[in-house]
Amino acid sequence: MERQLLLLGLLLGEKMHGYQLNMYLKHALGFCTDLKKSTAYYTLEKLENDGYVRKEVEREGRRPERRVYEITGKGKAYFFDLLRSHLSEFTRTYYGDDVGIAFMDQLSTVEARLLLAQKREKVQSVLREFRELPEHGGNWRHLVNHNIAHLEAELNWLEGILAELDPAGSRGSRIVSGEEEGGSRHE
Amino acid sequence: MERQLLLLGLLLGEKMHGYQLNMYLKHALGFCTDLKKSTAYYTLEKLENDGYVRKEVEREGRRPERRVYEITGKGKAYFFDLLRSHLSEFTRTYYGDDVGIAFMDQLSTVEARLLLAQKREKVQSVLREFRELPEHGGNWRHLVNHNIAHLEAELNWLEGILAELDPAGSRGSRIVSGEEEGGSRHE
DNA sequence: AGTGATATAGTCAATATTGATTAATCAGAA
DNA sequence: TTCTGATTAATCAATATTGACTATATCACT
Repeated sequence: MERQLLLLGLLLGEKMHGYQLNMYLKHALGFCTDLKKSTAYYTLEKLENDGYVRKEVEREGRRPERRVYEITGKGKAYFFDLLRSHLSEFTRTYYGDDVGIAFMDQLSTVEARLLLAQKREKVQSVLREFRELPEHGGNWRHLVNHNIAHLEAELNWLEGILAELDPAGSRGSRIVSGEEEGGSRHE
Repeated sequence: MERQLLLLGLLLGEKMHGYQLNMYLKHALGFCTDLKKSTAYYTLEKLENDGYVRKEVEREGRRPERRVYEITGKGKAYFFDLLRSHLSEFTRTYYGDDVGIAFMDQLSTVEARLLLAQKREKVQSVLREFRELPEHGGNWRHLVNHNIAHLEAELNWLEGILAELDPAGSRGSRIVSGEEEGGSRHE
């Protein structure tokens, strides 16, 4: 459903052809959706069948034809329906990580620690990317903050587990919160 | 992939038939996966084709047959591969919510605030459920904490947006952190 | 003019996922 | 005893999703 919302939302601004939409998806919106090109075309076709968008076929030279999509009146109404329910509903996320954690005790504490430390590096690097994103105005900023918030939660949680798995467990259950992480490199 | 990990992990404990697996999925593991029954059967068949599990067909009385699945040696090796890569890799989550937020300014501030407040209620109620879960030992506890961590992050982020949208914006940008939320009910 | 790289635009077969359905058994009510 | 609804167990057709592919145009460089 959010694929539909996304596409309709983009078309609300201006009519676009498929490829153009895909550029948006890959670049501008790359970090808030994983909608792929083929799924986009599929979804657009569905939206067309339901009368939410209208398609005109153009052609420049002898290139493959372009399908220019435009949102209809019905489509706008539908967009607002979707938007409202999206803003008011909440569906929880299932974290794939959890499956790994669930079976973690099949490995030695040492190995688990090593693997999770690798995961932590990756979380940190994604977090860094988000933090280095230039300042944004408007809703954009909310999206970035949203992702940062969750990445920080993930990182903290991971630190917590790592602390528990720490072989030097005696060294007083260390509180996880700050950025103090000097040692423990591993390449 | 985590579907495979999950199923193999369950079979590592004991051999089970499809229906039994599904009971685990729905109840015990219901909160860390959204794997559906039909997907489970599909995945099991795939695992069988690849030689990771072995199937025996039983039958009690004249009921529909039971497929009892058992993990093979190859399957165990595969399980450990999957487990290791799952514990060390990190793939970021895309939050469907973001799409709604991205187009939030298509609505009036007042309406957006109302809708998001509804979302907040829902987040809170899920969070409450998780917090009320009985104490768990071992990895189970990590899963619960993981979910709680993300739900709290979600809630905080939402509170942040709501604070910004607050019509009484002048009333000093209020810091979001505690549980103080007395008024603002809306039914 | 030729060549490889990249951008443009969309297609398709294969795979994954789901919701609805079938089909048998059993416990208890009518 | 027969009917109803829950439980057990799996199937299937419909839908969604993806990665790999086709085909043309353009640009940079030799």
